[in-house]
Amino acid sequence: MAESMFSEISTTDLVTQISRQITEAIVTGRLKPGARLTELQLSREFGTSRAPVREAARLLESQGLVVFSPRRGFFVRTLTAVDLRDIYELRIGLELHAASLALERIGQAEVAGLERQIEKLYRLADAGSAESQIFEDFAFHRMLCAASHNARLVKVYDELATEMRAGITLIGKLYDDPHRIAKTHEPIVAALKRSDRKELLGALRDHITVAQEAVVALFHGIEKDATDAQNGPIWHCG
Amino acid sequence: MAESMFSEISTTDLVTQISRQITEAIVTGRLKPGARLTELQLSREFGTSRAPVREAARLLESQGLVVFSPRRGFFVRTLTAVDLRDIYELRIGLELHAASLALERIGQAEVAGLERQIEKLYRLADAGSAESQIFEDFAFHRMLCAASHNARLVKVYDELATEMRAGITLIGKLYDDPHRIAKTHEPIVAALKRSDRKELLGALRDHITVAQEAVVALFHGIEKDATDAQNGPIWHCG
DNA sequence: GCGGTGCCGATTGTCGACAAATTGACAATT
DNA sequence: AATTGTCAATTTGTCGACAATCGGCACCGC
Repeated sequence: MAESMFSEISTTDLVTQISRQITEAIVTGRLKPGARLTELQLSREFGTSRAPVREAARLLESQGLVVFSPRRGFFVRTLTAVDLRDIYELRIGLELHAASLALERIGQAEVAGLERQIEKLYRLADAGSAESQIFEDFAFHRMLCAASHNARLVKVYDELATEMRAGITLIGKLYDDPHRIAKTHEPIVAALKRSDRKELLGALRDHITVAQEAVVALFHGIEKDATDAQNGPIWHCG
Repeated sequence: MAESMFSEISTTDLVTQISRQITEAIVTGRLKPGARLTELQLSREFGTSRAPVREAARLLESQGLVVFSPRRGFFVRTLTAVDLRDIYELRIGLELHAASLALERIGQAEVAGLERQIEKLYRLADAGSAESQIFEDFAFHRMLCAASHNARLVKVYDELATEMRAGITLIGKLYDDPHRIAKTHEPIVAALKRSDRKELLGALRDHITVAQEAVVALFHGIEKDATDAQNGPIWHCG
C-alpha cells in the first residue's frame, strides 16, 4: 500500500474545464435560465473551437443543467417550482437513507469532521458571505452522505446539490438567520453520535423539509412574477 | 395552462442514437467491461465521423457506463461487487421513498397498470426469455417509481436500472424460478392498495434485498474467477 | 538473461470548413 | 389587418486533417 511519492499530474481535460466553467456560470446566476448557449460565442470566450464546447454541453445536458433541442442548440434549463419540489423531495429520501447507513458505518474521524463543519458554519454565520454559507452548508450534508460509504449515493447527491444551488441562486437570498441554520445541524450530529436512529431521521427530515418549503414557496413567487411580466427576466440572456 | 395539442416531433439525434446503441451493447454484454471504445472503429461501424461518437461517449461517461481516461480514451466501466452493492443499496433507499410517496399520490390507473404488469410477469415466467423477464421486472419497478410522481426520482432510477442490467448480464443468469419472482411482486401491490405503509415498505425492502444479495454473491464469484485466471475475460475486447 | 532506452504505429485532442436547418424580418396577397 | 411566402443571416451537424501523445517493440548495455 505504499503511497506514491508524487501527486498525480492533473491533466485537466479541456472539456472538463469548460463544463466546470459553464456549470459555475449557471449556479452563480451569470447564465440565466432559458439563456441560449451559442457554440460559437462560447468557443470564442474560451479561446477554443466548437468541438470541446459541444462535448462539455452534452455533459451538462445529461446532468440536467442544460437542455438540448436538436438543430436549435443548448439552453440553460428553466427550473420550475415542481422541479425544485421534486429535487428536495428526492434529497430527503436520499439523505435519510444515507444517514441510516451512516449509523452503521461512520467512523470517528468522520464524526469529528461533521462537528468541525458545524463550527465552520457558526464562524461564517458571524462573518461570511451568503454564498459561502450555502456552500459550506451543502458541504456538511455531503459529508453526511459520504459517511454512508456509498459512492453511488454521493454521486447523486452531488448532482442534486448542483441543481439546488442553481435554484437558490435564482431566488436571491435565503438565509434569514444563518446562526439559527447552523444550530439546526447540531441535533443531527448529536443523534448520530448517540446512534439514535429515530431522532436522527426525524431531525434530518425536519431540517430538509424546512429548506424545501422555503425554497419552493419563494420560487412560486418568482414564477408568479415571471408570468406577470409577460416577457420576464427569466428569458433574458445577458 | 392549455396543453399543446400535438406532441413534439421526435427528431432522432444522431448522438442520441449512437449513445443508445452503445448502451445496448454494454447492457447486453456485447461490449465487455474494460473493453476499449476506439473512436475510429466505432465511427466506422456507425458510418459517421468521430465527433458524434465522442459526444455520445461523453454522455455515457457521465452516466457511469463508461470511464474516460484523458489521452487514452473511453473504456467500458468494470463493475465491482462493491459497485453493485452500492447500486442496489441506493435503489432500496430510492424505491422505498418512491413507494412511500406513491401511497399518497398513486392513481387508480397506475395501480391497474402495476397489476397488469404482474400478469405479464406470470405469462413470461411460463414462456419468455430470461432477458424479457428481467426487462419487464425492471419495468414494474419503474412504474412503481413513476407512481411517486417525482420525475427527478425516476431519472435516477433509470440510470440505476441500466447499471443493474449491465451487472446482471455479466453474471449470466439469475432467475432460478421466474414464477416465484413474479409472485413476490404481489404483496407489494396488495399493500399499496390497502395503503399499508409498513407492509409495503417491508415487502419492497425484502424483495430488493433478496435481489441484491443474489447479485452481489454471484458477482463475488465472478471477480474470484477473474482473479484466478490471471488475464480473465474481463479485459477481452472481442 | 534483464532492466532501461529510444523509436514507430496507432489513437486522441483540437481545429477549421462546408452543408443543412432554423430564425426573424420583410414583402406580397387575400 | 392578418396571414402567408420568401429570403438572408445566423447557427448547428458533421466531416476530414493535422499535431500531440500513448503503448508496445526492438535494441542496447550490463
